[in-house]
Amino acid sequence: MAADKPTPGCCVDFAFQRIGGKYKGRILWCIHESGLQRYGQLKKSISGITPKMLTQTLRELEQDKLVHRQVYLEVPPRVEYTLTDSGRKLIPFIDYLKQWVEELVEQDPTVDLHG
Amino acid sequence: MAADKPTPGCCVDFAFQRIGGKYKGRILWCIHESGLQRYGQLKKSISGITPKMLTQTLRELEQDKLVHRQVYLEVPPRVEYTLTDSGRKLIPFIDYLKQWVEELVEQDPTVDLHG
DNA sequence: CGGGATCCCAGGAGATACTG
DNA sequence: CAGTATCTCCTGGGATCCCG
Repeated sequence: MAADKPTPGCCVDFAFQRIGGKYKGRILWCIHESGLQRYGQLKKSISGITPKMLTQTLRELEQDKLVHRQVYLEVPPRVEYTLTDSGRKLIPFIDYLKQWVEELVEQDPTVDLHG
Repeated sequence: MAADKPTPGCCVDFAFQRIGGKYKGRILWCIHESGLQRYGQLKKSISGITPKMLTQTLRELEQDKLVHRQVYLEVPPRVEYTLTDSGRKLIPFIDYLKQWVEELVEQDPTVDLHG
């Protein structure tokens, strides 16, 4: 038990660096929930995302070991993205966030989700 | 029962807009956990934040009704920030995130929290 | 199909100085 | 003590075109 515990603020900061990007939450959620795991499907279901951003964000998620990238050597090429164990552990928390927003909307239907 | 349910992706996106800022998580956590509610105390305990960013972020949190700002008309001036009900509901989730990072560090002590 | 390369810009964030 | 006001810089992210 060598390691001294990191400070809470530090952890919160770190967590947001990992999942705070513009699309990271949505991508993780999308891979998990809809079972859409292929690049093209993700692109279609995440409205507004450009191929560059999708690729770039997936690469970051892969480096951070939240997402696993499986390439199948076929023609036409096929690539599938799945959550790692670590990534899967984030799902309950994204789910919590989602419920939080749904509550907000119920209590005040005037909130603009796209503002 | 008029409102149709917003899409999940939409909610996740919205949630991250509200809490995804560079310091929002840390500020919420700090107000909650350490009981540090005054501007100067927050500034001291959130390392690296500038007065501009602290003020600006607190204002956004106030507008989004996650934080309540109480001004006391005294000399010297005193202002206290507290979590609203809505803001308080985010604490479990930030806590969850914090634990997620602590687990990461335990499993791989080489991760650089400040990278 | 699943990307990569390049160019470009708004606005997020820092540094510094000042104020009621 | 609790902020404001500028000024500036950097980079996250968009648009567009191209590739194996």
